Amino acid sequence: MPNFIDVIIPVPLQKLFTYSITIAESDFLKPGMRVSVPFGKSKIYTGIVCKVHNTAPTAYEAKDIHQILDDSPIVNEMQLQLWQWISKYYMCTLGDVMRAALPSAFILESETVITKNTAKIIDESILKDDEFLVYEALHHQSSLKIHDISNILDKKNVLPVIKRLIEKEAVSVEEEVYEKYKPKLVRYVKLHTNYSSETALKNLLEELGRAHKQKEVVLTLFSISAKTKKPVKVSDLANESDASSAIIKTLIDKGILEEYHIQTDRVQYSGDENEDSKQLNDYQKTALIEIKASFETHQVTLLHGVTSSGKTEVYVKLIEEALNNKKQVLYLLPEIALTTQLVSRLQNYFGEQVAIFHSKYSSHERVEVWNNVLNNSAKAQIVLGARSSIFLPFNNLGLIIVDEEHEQSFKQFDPAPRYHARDTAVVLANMHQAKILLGSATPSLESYFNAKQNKYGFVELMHRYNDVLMPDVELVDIKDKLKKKRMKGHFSDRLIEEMTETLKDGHQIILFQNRRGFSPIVECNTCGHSPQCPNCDVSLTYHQYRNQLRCHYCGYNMAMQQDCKACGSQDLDNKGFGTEQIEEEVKMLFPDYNVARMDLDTTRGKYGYEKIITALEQQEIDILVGTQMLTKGLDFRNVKLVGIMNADNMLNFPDFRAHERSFQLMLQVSGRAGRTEERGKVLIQTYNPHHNILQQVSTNNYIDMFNEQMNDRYNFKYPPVYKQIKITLKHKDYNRVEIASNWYAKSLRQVFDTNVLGPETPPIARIRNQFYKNILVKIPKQQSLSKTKEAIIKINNSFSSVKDFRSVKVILNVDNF
DNA sequence: AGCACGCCGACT
DNA sequence: GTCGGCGTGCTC
Repeated sequence: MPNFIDVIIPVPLQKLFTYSITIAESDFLKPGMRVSVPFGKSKIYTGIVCKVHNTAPTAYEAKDIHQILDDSPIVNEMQLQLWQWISKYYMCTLGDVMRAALPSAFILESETVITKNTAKIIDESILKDDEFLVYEALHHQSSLKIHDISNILDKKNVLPVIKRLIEKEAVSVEEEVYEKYKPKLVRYVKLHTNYSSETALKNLLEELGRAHKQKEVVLTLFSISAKTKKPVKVSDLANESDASSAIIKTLIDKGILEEYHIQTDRVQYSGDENEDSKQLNDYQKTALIEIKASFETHQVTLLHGVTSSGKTEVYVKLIEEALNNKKQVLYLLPEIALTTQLVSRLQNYFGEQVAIFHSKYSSHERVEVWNNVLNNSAKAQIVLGARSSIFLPFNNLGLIIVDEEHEQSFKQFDPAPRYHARDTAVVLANMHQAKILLGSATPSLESYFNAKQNKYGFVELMHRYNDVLMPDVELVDIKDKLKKKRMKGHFSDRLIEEMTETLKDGHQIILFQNRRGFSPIVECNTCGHSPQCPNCDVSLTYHQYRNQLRCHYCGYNMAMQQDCKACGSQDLDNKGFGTEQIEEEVKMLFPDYNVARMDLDTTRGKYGYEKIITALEQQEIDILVGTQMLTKGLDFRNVKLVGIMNADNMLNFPDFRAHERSFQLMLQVSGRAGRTEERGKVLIQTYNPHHNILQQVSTNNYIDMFNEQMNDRYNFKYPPVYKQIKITLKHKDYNRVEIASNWYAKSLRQVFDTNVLGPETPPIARIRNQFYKNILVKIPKQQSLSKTKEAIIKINNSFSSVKDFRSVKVILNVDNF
């Protein structure tokens, strides 16, 4: 009977692909194993087995697989289910999910290798110049890769040259698949301790009497270890006993042999002995009891705890409990918060059981964490990770904590899958029947809404640790200050006063400058021209540290201009102000103090961020100027004053969440002030001190903010009241997107009527020479989400069958906020 | 997404 | 005359 497997291939195609396998392979292959398969004319891809079956495809003949890459599944059934869910919910292909889910080292790539055809002697005179160059090179090197050849010939399209060489039978090509991940560990085996006694051993050998090969392996193991008196490598044992790794694997699985590693992991925690977790105060205790009670009735619980209320200690208690129940724990954090104190705090409590997973780890390190989770190893009972850690192969998950739940960085925007890690974590928890706690000082409206609807449980922790007072927030009207000439650059007299006072007392200051939508651009004072990016519809931004003009969207850069390109005037001005300008001004105002800056530029590199944080902790820095990065769970004892340079540019951001975001951001930044006995101070400079959000920030009134914002969301049909899907179209030809997006929107309107917005041109209409158009579909609560998506897919399909539109790229973004 | 096939303009 | 541009179609 023919046997087949359905394979997920990491290409953005909706289908699974069916390959034929042998009977032997069908016994061995299980869903979740990797195979390498030929795909298309000449490529070999790594795929994941999704299903083993014996239904032959009708319309075509299945190809054979190329190779099996694993002894046992590296992806479990629950993950495959989760992948399916993501692919369906976020409207992307399984291949997209696979690419995001697996550490890149698991996805082997084929590379074409070119070798000289030794069987035939070639008359070199029949070769053209570039063909000869390649042929020549093969005299010195036995094989070449495509990449090498394009280097030799100094052009990118070398395939025709290779093709001609093949035709002349001068060279031959092969696809070579190579394993990217080289484990640092060497596998060793020993007899399981169960069989260390004489009698147990005798019984074992009798038991194995029939299984000759296995018995032989065990005996070989004895003889090797007797000879060398050293640990026995799996590879040595396999060679010596002439046994396949599958046999040894069977013995390990049976518990007769024990597998172990002698060398250390790449990622290793070498800290002190574990500390005991801290005693909770009464408020924390109450919160803990309430959370546990809430878990009785709700899988998801939202913890609203003000900054500095000691949420982490509560998490620690919950984690301890989950560990005692022998369950795995996933602790999700925004990427940036992973490099901070919190990590070391958890390591202090839980030591080696904590595994960390985030983007700054190398591919090899990620594979190690993956394997540790897969094997339910003691080293990965708690995974501390950024959004992609929801893809780890948990098999026994008991608790998920999503810290800083409101953070937008949990949502992936750019490549598909455009998933939200918090929402996906809820689904993941459900599959494992695990509990999930969302924690924040400023919960997202959608989570708070869900809690209010009793969809989530809800617990509050409204007292700061040690009863420290919430900081005193003062609003400074800079319009008024300007009128009265009390501004020095971007600093009001009030801010300077407070800063002087704070520094005199030996305390530290944080100045916050929101970067979003606000960059330092260069403008000619004579004609008003400012240098534009040639590929995108944006002004270039000025970067002082390299004296450069750069584009944030495509990376285009040029040297700073000396004179205006439009009129030749030399009178150029830096408009706007970023962190660099603020830093300069602070240095002028307070020349005797140490000023540092924290933004994308200064935190590049693996430890850039930590360096600044440490310097601040050690009080080497008196004043820190920074962007949003400052908000993420940092705990600085000595910071007493926080200055928000300009609240307006975040409030006026054209986005329905601008107000919610501003509130969250300002409250989070304010939370950095005065975390010990002394009450902190926050100064917010604004043109509009009567703005409701600013009033709500200054009184720390989340409920007011929530009610007011929800009102807007109801009125304007925004999430969480309505769901939404954003459809983006892009193409290099402006007219083409224009026509295509109109067609698309019209088709959508036939189904969804007034719940379709657009097409509209985004604020930045062109990026990397591609023109953009957006269409928004709003989905009322009672409308079926899956039906909506089906309808959109149908429209999308008829869209791409119009041949003029085929080259227009369509991006579907579900929950695009 | 890649990648090959196929059909039209600018060069040796 | 060829090289190489990118429109079109397919991948088990």
